Amino acid sequence: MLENTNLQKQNRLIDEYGSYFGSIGFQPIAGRIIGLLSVSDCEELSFDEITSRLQISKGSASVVLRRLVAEGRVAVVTVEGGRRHYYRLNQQNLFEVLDEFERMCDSVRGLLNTTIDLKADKQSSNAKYFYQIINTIDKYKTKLASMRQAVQTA
Amino acid sequence: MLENTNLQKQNRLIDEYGSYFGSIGFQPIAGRIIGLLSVSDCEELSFDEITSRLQISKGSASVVLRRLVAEGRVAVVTVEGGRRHYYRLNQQNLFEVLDEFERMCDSVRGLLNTTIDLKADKQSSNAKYFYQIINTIDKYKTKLASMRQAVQTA
DNA sequence: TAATTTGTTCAATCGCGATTAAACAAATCA
DNA sequence: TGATTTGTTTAATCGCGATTGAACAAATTA
Repeated sequence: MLENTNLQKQNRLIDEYGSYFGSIGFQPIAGRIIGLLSVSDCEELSFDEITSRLQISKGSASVVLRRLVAEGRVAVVTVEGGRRHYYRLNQQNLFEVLDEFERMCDSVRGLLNTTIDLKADKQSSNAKYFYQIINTIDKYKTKLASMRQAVQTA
Repeated sequence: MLENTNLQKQNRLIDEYGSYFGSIGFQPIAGRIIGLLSVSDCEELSFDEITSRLQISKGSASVVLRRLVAEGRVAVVTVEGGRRHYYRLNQQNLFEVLDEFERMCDSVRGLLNTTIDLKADKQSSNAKYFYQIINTIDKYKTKLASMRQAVQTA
């Protein structure tokens, strides 16, 4: 029988965070930590609460948390007088997913551009196709820039 | 001394294709095959030309090519009377990168939505932040749909 | 028919990042 | 001071997809 306590729902969701972040190049544990900090009703968790809830080693947690803090995704809160560290989700840039998209576009554009450069025949079928894609990407980038502003001020 | 023959430039570029496609979830070999078919001045290559140019086993090539063909990224050309298969890049959907972006948006939106559902306090700092992100994503999706049409007809 | 070419299948291996375990350091407590 | 808590470091291991190798199949040629 499939249990559905709130805790179990949270755990499943945390694993989904792990999968999603895994798919975009993070360590699964990094994704699960972000998931835990997102899902948890308590928004500041101690190192110990994180390792025990996620069942991960202190070593993993230490390394991954340092990285997340360095990237600005997670903030450390050192409570007055205590030696224990608390971690919370950093509420950052809402356009992160858009930034990621633009980076992808730039990568593709760069590859195609270099590819055409190396082509003996710039009128070949593939070369023409690549020109079209570059063109499309450029139009999107222009539009995205204005969209970004529009959404920001709306 | 760093050589820079055209062949070497092509090979480096092919490896970049491998890295890029690797970063978006493909096998590196799949990316290198796409790279070779993109970069090569000859736009139709035989199975044998692919394995020998990329220095990969026939097994890898067979499996990866089958997948690429199934996904519609590569087309098989069977030359009249010959038993040999030729492969060429399929010129498909120019909006592929955009589709990928929308899928990412949907994943994030889904995660955040479920996260809010599970929150005891929907007015918590994180919950409010998540609402904002969902809102931003929704605005983008609307705009992207019209942009897509605009670019398509332009 | 036998020999050759062309590709497929799949068990085994390889590579490499993710993860752990255990020793270690630093701060706090008693 | 010695004992405890809190984390850090890093060498080893683990897991798992990517890749290979070799046997196998199917079509072709001689």
